[in-house]
Amino acid sequence: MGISERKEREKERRRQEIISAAEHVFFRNGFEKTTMEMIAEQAELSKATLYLYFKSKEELYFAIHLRGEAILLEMMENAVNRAPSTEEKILSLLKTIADFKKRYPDYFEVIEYFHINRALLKSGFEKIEESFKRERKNLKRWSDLIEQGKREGLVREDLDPVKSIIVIWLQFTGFLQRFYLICDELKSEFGVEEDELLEEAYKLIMNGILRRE
Amino acid sequence: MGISERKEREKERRRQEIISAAEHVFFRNGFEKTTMEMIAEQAELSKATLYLYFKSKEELYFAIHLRGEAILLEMMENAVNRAPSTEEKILSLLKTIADFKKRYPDYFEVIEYFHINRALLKSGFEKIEESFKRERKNLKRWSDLIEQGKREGLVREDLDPVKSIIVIWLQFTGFLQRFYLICDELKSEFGVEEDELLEEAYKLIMNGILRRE
Amino acid sequence: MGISERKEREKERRRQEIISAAEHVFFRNGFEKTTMEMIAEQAELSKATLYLYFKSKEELYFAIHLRGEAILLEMMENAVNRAPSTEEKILSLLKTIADFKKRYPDYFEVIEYFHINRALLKSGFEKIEESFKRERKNLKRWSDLIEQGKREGLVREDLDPVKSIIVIWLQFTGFLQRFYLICDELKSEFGVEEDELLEEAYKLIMNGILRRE
Amino acid sequence: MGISERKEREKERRRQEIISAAEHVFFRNGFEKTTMEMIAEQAELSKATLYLYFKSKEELYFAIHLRGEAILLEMMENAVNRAPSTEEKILSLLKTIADFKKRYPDYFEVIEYFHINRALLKSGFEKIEESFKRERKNLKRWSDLIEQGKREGLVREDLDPVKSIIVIWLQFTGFLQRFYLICDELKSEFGVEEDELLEEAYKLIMNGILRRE
DNA sequence: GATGAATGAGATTTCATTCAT
DNA sequence: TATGAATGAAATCTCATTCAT
Repeated sequence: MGISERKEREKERRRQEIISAAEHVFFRNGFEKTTMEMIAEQAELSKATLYLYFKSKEELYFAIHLRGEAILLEMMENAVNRAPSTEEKILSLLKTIADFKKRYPDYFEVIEYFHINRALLKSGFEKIEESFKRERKNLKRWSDLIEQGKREGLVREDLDPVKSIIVIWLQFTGFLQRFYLICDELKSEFGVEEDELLEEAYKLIMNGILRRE
Repeated sequence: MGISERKEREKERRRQEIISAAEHVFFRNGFEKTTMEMIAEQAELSKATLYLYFKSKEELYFAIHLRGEAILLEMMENAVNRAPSTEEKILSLLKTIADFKKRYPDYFEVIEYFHINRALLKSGFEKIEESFKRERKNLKRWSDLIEQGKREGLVREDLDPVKSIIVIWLQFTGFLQRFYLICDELKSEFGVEEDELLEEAYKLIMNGILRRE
Repeated sequence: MGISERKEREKERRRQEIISAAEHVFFRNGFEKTTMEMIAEQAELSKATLYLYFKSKEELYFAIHLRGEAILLEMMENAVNRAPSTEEKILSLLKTIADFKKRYPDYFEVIEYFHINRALLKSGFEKIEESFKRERKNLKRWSDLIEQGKREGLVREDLDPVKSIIVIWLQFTGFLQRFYLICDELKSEFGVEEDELLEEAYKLIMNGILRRE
Repeated sequence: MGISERKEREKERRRQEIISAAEHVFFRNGFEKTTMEMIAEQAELSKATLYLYFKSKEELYFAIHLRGEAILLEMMENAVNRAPSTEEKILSLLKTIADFKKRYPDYFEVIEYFHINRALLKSGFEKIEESFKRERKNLKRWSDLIEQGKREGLVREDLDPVKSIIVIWLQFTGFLQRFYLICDELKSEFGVEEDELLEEAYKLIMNGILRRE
């Protein structure tokens, strides 16, 4: 009983080792240019062993997605819980996404990948759907913040909680992705610092939802 | 003189034919899953001939990018010129981007591709830089609209014209891309219609920049 | 003593279970397309355990061959014993082979496999030789039937007992194998029913050996 | 005009060269154990080039089948035409098949392969069906020989031309295949020479169809 | 200018088999 | 005895790109 437990733990550890090795390679080269050969080498295992733990290259990539998703969700949960007021909750949601993108740019990219290529994923990949479901459930939860803000007289009356949170979520993640792609150029071309621009983004979004104060 | 001119014209015509054939295939299958073979077939030419006109698959894809870019820029130019007021100019800018995404989703995607994969592009690809330069130049021009809005007392005092237009541009294009990826789910999950959400997005953004109305 | 005996019995039982599981899978998919994994699953054992009982995939397949061989030999033995006259003994030999092919087409195929691929079998496979030896010994026995038939004035004088029985054996098994491969086409193309053709085959062979009656 | 013709000829020549190289390897190792790598090496071409001429390993193997089939059909045609009498035509048909098996044992085996594995062939393989159709058409033609024999009072009245020729064809090809698999053992075990056994086979088959002589 | 032919360099995935426990 | 884990060694097929004509 202790034995089978230990075995189980060890198997999970190896799984995690493989994922870590895969991250190393995927993060450097992207999905397409990474080969199972490269991952095997990094993991110091044979290619065949990889297939013992993951049915396909895609599934291995998806394991990384799950890691990233878990981190992001936890960060957002914490952020919302810690913030004292509704306004700060909403703002800290934005800041947390930005923080995630900054601290884990590669996870952010993997999550992007599955969004963008959802249509092309091999059939029989229901796990990704579960992930999207979780995302939608979270959106609903956050829409409660807008709702609450409206009740408090904080948020504009004319906003629809669900619609607006969807727009903000899509906008802001889109902004972050694009922004860091050209961050350096923006600096050299416009003299705009990273943090300044983030602040401008927070300001625009919050202005967009809050009532005249 | 007339002869070489005609030759030139014919060469350009063939180039355009190839690009059109390539569009046909790329739009159906995406960059990775499209083969030069497929394009050659569509163009009724040999693969080798393709290489007479384009140095690589990527460069051919880039020619499509240029077409898309030209269309988008012209649409925006027209939109701004036609709108009578500053506020309407800004709003019509947003609506034009949305219109472009809707009418030319494939061009939109190609433009995305080059933004996202810029880092991985084979070296010796300066043309993409020129394209990005044009984009930045346009951003600067549109920042004048914000500037003008501020002068008119229309736009919030605390906004920086350049920063805010950058944010808005990145946000809104990001929103559009993501939105259409999940448009159907949003409808079935939240009962949200496409146009409603777009309107909510316009509202949020305009609210974000305009002063008390 | 009783213990080791029981152990022995249990081991043999497990061996037979494995063979049965292997049959299930091999019969469905053929030798090449069957994997040890599939057999292990069917047997509810691990792949490694399979190798405890059989040195290789081929040897496991051979165990099936032996089962088939045993059945066939017993059927023939019975047939010859039951038939009252020499002529009927010979004819029942043919009918028994046809019966075996019909009732156990999969065993027939396995036996085929080892005949056809004998040359390619991995070295160190002497058991197959023993099996072939048994086959040849049987041929000799049956040649006695021809001999006897000659003595009885039943069989043509000019036939050599050994040679003719070899020819008949090889011919008739070959006929059966080929016949059932194209049985359906024969019906639809020539309107020939299975039993009619078998009867024609018996007639031709018996005509070939019997004297004018 | 002459140019494109020459090109065509050269392409066909190369195709034939590839087939010849493939024969070399397939004949040594059989279908399964032959790899495209091996054939490429033998042909002094790259693997990719092989796929320029043949869609798959199977199709390349099938090209060999076609060669063998053509040879066999021509040999049989000649044999029947040359033989002066009906009886000799029938006998020479048998002798020709035996001759083919002896001179081209590898082609014989390839033809076998496609008969045996017909069911497993990848879909979209209609060419093999055409080949089988040709075979059935030939059977019909040869059944005319039996018919003619009956008219001449040469062949037994109770035989059905079509059925009997089918039986003879299936029997005799089956006999040849099996016989050469164990030819050596037969010699050492029974002291039976190859030619003797063939003669016995001819005798048995001809006895089976001819009337009292 | 146009192309048919050729290929280098993989890519993913499979599987019989072994071995430490 | 039983097995989970690991792997070496392929195998088929693909594709962007080049080059002689």
